[in-house]
Amino acid sequence: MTQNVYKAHDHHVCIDSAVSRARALCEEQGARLTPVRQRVLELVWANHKPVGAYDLLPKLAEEGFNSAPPTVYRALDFLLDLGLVHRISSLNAFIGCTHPGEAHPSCFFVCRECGEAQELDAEQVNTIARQAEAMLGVKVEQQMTELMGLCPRCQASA
Amino acid sequence: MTQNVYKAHDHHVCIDSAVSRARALCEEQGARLTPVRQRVLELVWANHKPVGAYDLLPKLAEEGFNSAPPTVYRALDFLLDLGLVHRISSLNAFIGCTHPGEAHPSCFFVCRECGEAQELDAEQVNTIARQAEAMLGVKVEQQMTELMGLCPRCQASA
DNA sequence: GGAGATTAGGTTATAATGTTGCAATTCTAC
DNA sequence: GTAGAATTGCAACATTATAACCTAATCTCC
Repeated sequence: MTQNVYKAHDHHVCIDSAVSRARALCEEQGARLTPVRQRVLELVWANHKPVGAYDLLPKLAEEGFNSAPPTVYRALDFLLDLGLVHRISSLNAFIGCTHPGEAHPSCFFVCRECGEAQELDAEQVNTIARQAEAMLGVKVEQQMTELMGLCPRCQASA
Repeated sequence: MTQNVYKAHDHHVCIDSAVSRARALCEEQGARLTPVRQRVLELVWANHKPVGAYDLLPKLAEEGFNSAPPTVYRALDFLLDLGLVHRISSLNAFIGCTHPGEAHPSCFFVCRECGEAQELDAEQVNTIARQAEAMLGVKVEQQMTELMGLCPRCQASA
């Protein structure tokens, strides 16, 4: 399992390591982690809940960044391209990737109560893809899986 | 495999059987397959491509149905609730379910060229869900998987 | 079969999310 | 240092989805 969101942890470590992995990855790829891009990444990592593009706008504005939709979407697209964040389609929201660098399908569990998301290892999704390729002749290029339900904490407090 | 979209077939049969299954299911559940609802279902089944809610509006208008967004969204919500259609989140679009009635995760392959979608059996998605439940203590209630790539036909013509 | 409850649909407005196009700036590599 | 590429600023707009409120149809139960 990539990392367990439900275990107590010092969240600053999450943010810091996300940023340093991003820096390294950009270095490696010859991409530029500009201030807006880095700040957007940090804001996405502010917690383990997927965040909407429009939620980021006012935060960027507060800090003197330009804040029009294209600014945020461009930063998010950049981060998506590098695999630094994933998009949770069913929520129109974005969340930090826990293991960027390695190509992998997007696979998350999202709690419908608290909204926290847990990235999952997704070997089985690859199985689905390979099976579809074998049986139907399709060629799979991208994969995403989203599970919804209740996280352990929200089950307990229900 | 539920049904192979890439095989030649008489598509009227798809539409007709979708409607009769819907009728049966509504009967069984004490739900009402009103004219708008049935027409929306037929339009969703017009082909094997996911269709946007706003694409349906003008078609309904042509036929004298009321056509404001709420009308379509209400019909789609109804069909979603009964499991007669699925929502493809990554496209903000809707597609007919090939085996309504049986509860099952939404699992599709979508061709990025032609837009056609193929529903997949998703036993592996259930495996992912059970594994997440066992390892993380989450409770999964809904599941969706979306694969993107090239269908056999579009690979051939590339 | 009629009163009250429930469900469905009509209508208007608006919210939320995402994109296009173009000009200005900054960076990079030669 | 200058050309070309990448990035950002900015304004407008496109697309998708929902809220709120009301009317009409249908069902239920006596």
